[in-house]
Amino acid sequence: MIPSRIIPAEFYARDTVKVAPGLLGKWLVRVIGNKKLIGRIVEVEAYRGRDDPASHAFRGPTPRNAPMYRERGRAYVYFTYGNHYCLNIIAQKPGKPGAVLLRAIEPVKGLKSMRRFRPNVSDTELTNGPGKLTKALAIDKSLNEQDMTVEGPLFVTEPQTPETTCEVWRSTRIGVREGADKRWRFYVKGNPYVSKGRGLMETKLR
DNA sequence: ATACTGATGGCCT
DNA sequence: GGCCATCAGTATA
Repeated sequence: MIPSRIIPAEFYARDTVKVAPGLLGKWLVRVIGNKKLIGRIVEVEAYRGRDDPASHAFRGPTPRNAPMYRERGRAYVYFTYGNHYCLNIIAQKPGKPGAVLLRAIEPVKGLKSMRRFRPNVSDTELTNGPGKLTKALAIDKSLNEQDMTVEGPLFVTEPQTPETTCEVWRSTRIGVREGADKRWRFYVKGNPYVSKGRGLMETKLR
């Protein structure tokens, strides 16, 4: 077995806005029984704290956002719009709340399982949105606060196949009212699995 | 292509 | 009671 190179907690212990684009291209790994579902992260958004009116942590700690104040590299899974779960990874300098929302992944492994969890949609619709990818990977509140820096049901690794060169672009975040000026959405330009919503002020980052 | 709408329920003021 | 870090469907062009 190839040794898995899991992204360590130190990676996440930096400014959320710096960590977010760094997660693009990494592999999100979901282990269910003896099955491994893997997706390449292609779209993310950064959410910070007191300085970010779009963040759940904007008004300070509450029962729901408690994970945002916990150890870097843990999962923050919340339920929204009465239907969907969203997956975040806690990321910020020590002592401050912050998280990176995973908005889209490109399926790498475990396609059959993903199709089963999300029936009646085409493959490109499988994981191209925050609520879609959690459903395709069977991620719900039971994984809230899961440590994603160790081997377990949910973690992030370096890709084990060579990275095809890609452009990273940035824009405003999707679906937020407040904080609409901040360009804290990052995505792999042209990747077919990026969500359909369009942010404003799209420019090339690298 | 864009625009809107209903579903659905927990969280916060 | 209002508000969502959404999605799938429908309508209109």
